[in-house]
Amino acid sequence: MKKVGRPLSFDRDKALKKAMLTFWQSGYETTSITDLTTAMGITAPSLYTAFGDKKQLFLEAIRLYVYADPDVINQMDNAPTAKDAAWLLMQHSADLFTNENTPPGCLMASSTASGSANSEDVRSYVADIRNDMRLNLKLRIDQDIEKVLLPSDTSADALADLVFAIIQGMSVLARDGVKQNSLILLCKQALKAWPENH
Amino acid sequence: MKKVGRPLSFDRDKALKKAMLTFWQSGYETTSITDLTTAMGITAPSLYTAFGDKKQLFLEAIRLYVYADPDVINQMDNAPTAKDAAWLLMQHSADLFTNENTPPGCLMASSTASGSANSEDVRSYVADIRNDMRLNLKLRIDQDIEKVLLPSDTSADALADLVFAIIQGMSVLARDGVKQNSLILLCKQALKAWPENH
DNA sequence: TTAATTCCATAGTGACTGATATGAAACTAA
DNA sequence: TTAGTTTCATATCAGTCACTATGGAATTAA
Repeated sequence: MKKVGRPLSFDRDKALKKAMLTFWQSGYETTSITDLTTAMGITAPSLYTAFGDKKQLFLEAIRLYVYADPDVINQMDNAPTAKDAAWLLMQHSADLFTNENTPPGCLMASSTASGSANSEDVRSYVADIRNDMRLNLKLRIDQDIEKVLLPSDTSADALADLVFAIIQGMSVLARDGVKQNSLILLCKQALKAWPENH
Repeated sequence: MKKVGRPLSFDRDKALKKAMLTFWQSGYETTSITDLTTAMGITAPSLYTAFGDKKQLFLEAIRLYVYADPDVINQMDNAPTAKDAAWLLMQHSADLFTNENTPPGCLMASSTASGSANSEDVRSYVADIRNDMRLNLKLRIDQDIEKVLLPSDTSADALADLVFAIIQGMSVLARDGVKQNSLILLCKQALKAWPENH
């Protein structure tokens, strides 16, 4: 069952990926439609018919970014302890933020770190995703406390906050030129703050 | 000795502070000249005569931000150990990023987290300041290792990187709505990763 | 008072912003 | 073939961007 009308002359998925990389490099508001159409290899009207507008295109790029690596999500879900899950997430972030095939740092951390009042809704959309992920890790830590895998006086909130601060901070360091192995060492050092049962 | 010509009709320092707060809230490229003139209470030609252009005004705002708190710099210089200095810096950052009288987060971390190619020089100016501060902490840790205040196998780089990742990351968390006491707990948790001599 | 200097207010500059109107081109359905 | 539908290429929209030309206003120096 083909759709009626003239077919798209470009690969929508590939164009979306190019848009994601452009936002990743240059930010949400600081990426222009011309930047996007150039990178995507299409004209402005094609962009608007295929993706709605700049905001919807960005949100779609964010979703592509978040769900790009189902393996990592799976591994985290199957990790035996919250510490293992946190380590997987930090290590994955260190790799991702310094990957040669993508811009340095984290798309979510960089692209909406600041902006005018016009893009407050976009900023809070991204913030909600981060807060959800942070809450998930916190609940995961709570489970380990219940299972007595962690001391009863463990502060799940402080631990989850710490992990996410480190991840977001690594994005800045990666943009400042810090290399992958340095970020991995940073993560290993950080894990020494993880409480142990004695 | 008064300067010849018509005098300035506004307080240059107060106007600069207003500009700093506006950049802090909205970012470098995503703050318009109109945003600035409105906040500063002056007209565009006055801004350009007094500060040069947008880029110079921003750099001046960054310097005001960095050197605003000489007390903290002094306390850090006089701290007995690198750990104390790191703690002072982290605690000060947690306070600053959640101060009710200023926008949330860190001006340096937020305002140039991303941007178009046109502002690459501004981004790297800020990155250089961060890298200098990180190197300073690293050297401070090296001194403690020499004085045998820290184990000989301490990784000064990993420790300094960790502290700065946490600080930059706290800026994102503060923007996401995390409160001051949570950030302080986060810092305390992080310090447990600091090596001890036994 | 006059000249020189500097700043302010108004009103704009060209270039770029996100987004679209228009009509031709390419496809499906009847 | 014809009608209906969707996309494409061109050209362009009003609005905003950083920035400034112009002339009057306010000051110091001579």
